[in-house]
Amino acid sequence: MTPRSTLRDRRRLQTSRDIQRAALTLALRLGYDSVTTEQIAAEAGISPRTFFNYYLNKDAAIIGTAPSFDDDTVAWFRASSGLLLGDLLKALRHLLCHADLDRGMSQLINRLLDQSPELLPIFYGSLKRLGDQIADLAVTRLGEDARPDAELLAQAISHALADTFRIWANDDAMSESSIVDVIAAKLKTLRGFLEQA
Amino acid sequence: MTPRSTLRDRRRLQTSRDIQRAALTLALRLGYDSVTTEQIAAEAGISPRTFFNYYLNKDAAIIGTAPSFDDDTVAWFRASSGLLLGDLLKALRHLLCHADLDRGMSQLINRLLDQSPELLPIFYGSLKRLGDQIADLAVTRLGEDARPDAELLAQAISHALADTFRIWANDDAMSESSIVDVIAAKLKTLRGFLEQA
DNA sequence: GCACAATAATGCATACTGTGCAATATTTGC
DNA sequence: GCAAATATTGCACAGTATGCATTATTGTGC
Repeated sequence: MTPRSTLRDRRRLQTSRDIQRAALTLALRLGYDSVTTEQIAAEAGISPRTFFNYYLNKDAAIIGTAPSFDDDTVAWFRASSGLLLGDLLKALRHLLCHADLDRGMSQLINRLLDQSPELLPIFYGSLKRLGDQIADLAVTRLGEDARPDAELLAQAISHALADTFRIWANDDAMSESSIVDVIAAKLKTLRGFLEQA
Repeated sequence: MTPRSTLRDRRRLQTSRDIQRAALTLALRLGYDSVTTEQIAAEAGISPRTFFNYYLNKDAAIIGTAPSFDDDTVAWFRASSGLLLGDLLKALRHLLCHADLDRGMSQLINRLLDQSPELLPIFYGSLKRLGDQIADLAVTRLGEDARPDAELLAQAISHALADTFRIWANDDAMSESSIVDVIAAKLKTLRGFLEQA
């Protein structure tokens, strides 16, 4: 996951972030629909064609590249014998800790989503991919038969994460490490609602 | 919600379904990416331009138009003093009962999603809109402050619905009315996982 | 029925998205 | 430095989606 620190890789990472930042700031200033990929490329200092070497489409540039669980975490999870939910949250903690979160970028995303709610599905599409990763993790312990249940749990966790992420982005006093704690609290609330089932 | 039965409205509904059916069958036969909006329009017997009068884009034509809660149901929900989750499920039951579900169409959608998983985000985008409706409903009882919690619950419900819908589509023996019962069972399982929180 | 208003369908022009491919430039490892 | 690997770019092109003007169809009041 952490990039081999060759120059090429560092530049690649830098360019992908330049593009995302350009896409976000332009969309905030001019409105997402009005911004063209050509403008974004110009702002990011690359050619229009190169834009599509980095992101499959305009949407993807807004969202950026989501982190994924590294092999060590997956291996640890498989081997652990703790409670499922607790271990999932621990894995999430690792993920977030290694993801070097950028609060500024997160704020831009949140502001853009406030301003252009039509982009929410794109955001939730990306969130779903994270949910799928969590579901995969859970399935390694529950077995393939339980995939639908694993997905339901994973969706709840990833949705709680999205909520919490928003809170974190807008509260400079909130530490990264408390994100998972807030997620746990939210899931507790959810459990309360489901108690009635 | 149910259309005034003027001829114009019936034709409109018919055409929108023709388009969706055309989009689904062509996508299943040729692959979603290979199918053009022009082909879909031809198959549905309308002009290419008219396609976009019915659906905002190609994606929307695949998913079709999701049902929404009618005013009566919303009013009933507001006034009811039952348990939140139970009442939400009751509202969902009304919705499904009035939605005249088309099992054949649902099967086509499920087969397409199996064949082209890259379409899943589109599907979940539409599911999110249903989730938002459920969240709105819940908020009328919990108050605006609890919206994040309401959304979390609503997402869980709508995800369970999507699961169940798939099961229902592929099982001719399963009745429409049992959909909500299966949803309730799935939420119970979720509660079990969250018990550990 | 008929005429007229409202609504829907269509054709056309046009801007933008996204891809394939070939050519050029940059980085890397030796 | 030099050759191989990789990245960037330009260009051509198919497809998406929108606005607008025109034509066709449906609904309404008489």
